[in-house]
Amino acid sequence: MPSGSADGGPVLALAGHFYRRDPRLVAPDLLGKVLVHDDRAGRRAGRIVEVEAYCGTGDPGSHAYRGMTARNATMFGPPGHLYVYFTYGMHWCANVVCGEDGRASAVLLRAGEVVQGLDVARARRPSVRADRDLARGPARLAQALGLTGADNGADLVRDDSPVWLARPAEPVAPERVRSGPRVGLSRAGDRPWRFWLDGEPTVSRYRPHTRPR
DNA sequence: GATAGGATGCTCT
DNA sequence: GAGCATCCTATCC
Repeated sequence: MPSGSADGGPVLALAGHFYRRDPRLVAPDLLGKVLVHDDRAGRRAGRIVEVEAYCGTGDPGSHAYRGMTARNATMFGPPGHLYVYFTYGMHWCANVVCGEDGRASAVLLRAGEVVQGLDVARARRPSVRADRDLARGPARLAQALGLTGADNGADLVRDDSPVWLARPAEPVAPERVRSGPRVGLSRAGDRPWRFWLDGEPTVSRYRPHTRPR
């Protein structure tokens, strides 16, 4: 079992059954958890404060809506893996695959607070002035933690995985979890499957989909 | 504080 | 060729 200390307290990696549930149940449970990534630059960790659920082939907003392709194949695999995709010609975004094997459900990690490896995260995002903005947004979170296409398919449960999710010492108070419409979708953006922790300065600012010119 | 517009290239039709 | 689960900068309050 991967172990380590992201915030000074003890942490435990989440087991496989955590992910084998409906993404709308997994998503709020991911809030407050700590995503840990080890690579050559060292260990970086982010405390998740904002997520979105994507419900597989039945969800018009999901990459899986039109069936399996080379890009989204990871989502159709077993839960507990990382689905990382490239978008807008320059950004990586990270999801956690969940639900039953083959259902293509996932939870997008939209924002977090960097709690370990701050120096490396700052170096990777030199244009950012405030630490709170280091991982405030899905592409920012991936960049701050060093997640790219090379991490697509990573197993979050295996003992020797460089990427995993940890349970922090302090659980999240359930009354702090809020939900609302998803961000940036041209379709099905109105479903209230975005979840965040109320009062966190690192939650991204809500912006509805802006139509292309 | 808010908003508008451009960047940039992969993916799928 | 169109669209994209976004971000940054400039500009205007």
